[in-house]
Amino acid sequence: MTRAPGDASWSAWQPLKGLPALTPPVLAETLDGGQAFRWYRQSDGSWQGQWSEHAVRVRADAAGRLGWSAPVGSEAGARAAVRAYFATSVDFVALADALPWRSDPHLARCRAEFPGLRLLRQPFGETLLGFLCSATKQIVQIKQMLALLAARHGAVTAAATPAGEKLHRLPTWPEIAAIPEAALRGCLLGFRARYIAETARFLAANPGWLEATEAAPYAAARERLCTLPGVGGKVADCVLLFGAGRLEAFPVDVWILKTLARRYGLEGWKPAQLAQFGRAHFGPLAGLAQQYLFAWERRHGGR
DNA sequence: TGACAGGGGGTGT
DNA sequence: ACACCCCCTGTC
Repeated sequence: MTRAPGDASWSAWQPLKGLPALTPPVLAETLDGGQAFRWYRQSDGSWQGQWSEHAVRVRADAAGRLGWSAPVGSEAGARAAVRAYFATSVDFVALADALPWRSDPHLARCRAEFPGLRLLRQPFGETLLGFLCSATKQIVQIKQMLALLAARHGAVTAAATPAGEKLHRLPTWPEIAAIPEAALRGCLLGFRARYIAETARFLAANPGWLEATEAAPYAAARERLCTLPGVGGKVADCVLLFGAGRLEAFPVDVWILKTLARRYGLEGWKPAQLAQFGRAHFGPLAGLAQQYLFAWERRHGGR
């Protein structure tokens, strides 16, 4: 049994079956490109990430085949959790092929540049928390907020490594409801602290609301999310796309706004109009198209 | 090494 | 259209 390099408390690498080969840049874009905010690149080139009570390392070998490792003792639970998180039962290569790239030259080159790009299936509540933090913040800052929330207010997970490193999960919504708003502000949340505190109080007063929202049809779920303080159409679509597998969700942020204006001749369109355009032009998998456009714009930035 | 200005993947009024 | 917050980044 070979151990993960550099840390004897992590399990041997195990193949992550069901995924296509991914290049390191596509893996990086998937894990750290704005869908999720709790993945960190390790010195050995692997990625360490957390969700719910799980902590996992992921890497691609020279051929692009993915492997995962978990703290020793947590492998049994991690195996199913990894499969669910990476949505291994969903064939994103086939879905990308079903996008209208044959009649859309820009989408065609986005698809060609990020082969195998995937959408993650993150825990719904944690995804909501992450995107409540996202307003006018870049990825690095969102990651910092969530890291502080976890370190100060999240339970130590059973997956904590005996090597000295304590791993904290994010606080749950009931736990957040008990945190004074001032303490939230101490986690660099700024004006987002009030949104998060109020959302936590609302969820505490409405048991089952989050679960019902996750299970509702797309349009109804989006409307429900938009009733939460700090959640507009963009955040709602991110939560549904990255935290509920709703591939018809089409988040319109300033990057997508610029892309659609510049590459699709839609200057002057408002975000709500563009969201409608996206769903009409890209179809029921619009969210996957959005992820490709987004990845392209991040890499090429307006050139 | 430190100070400073500019800007930031959005929402609510 | 502008406030909300305040950290990060680049630059001098």
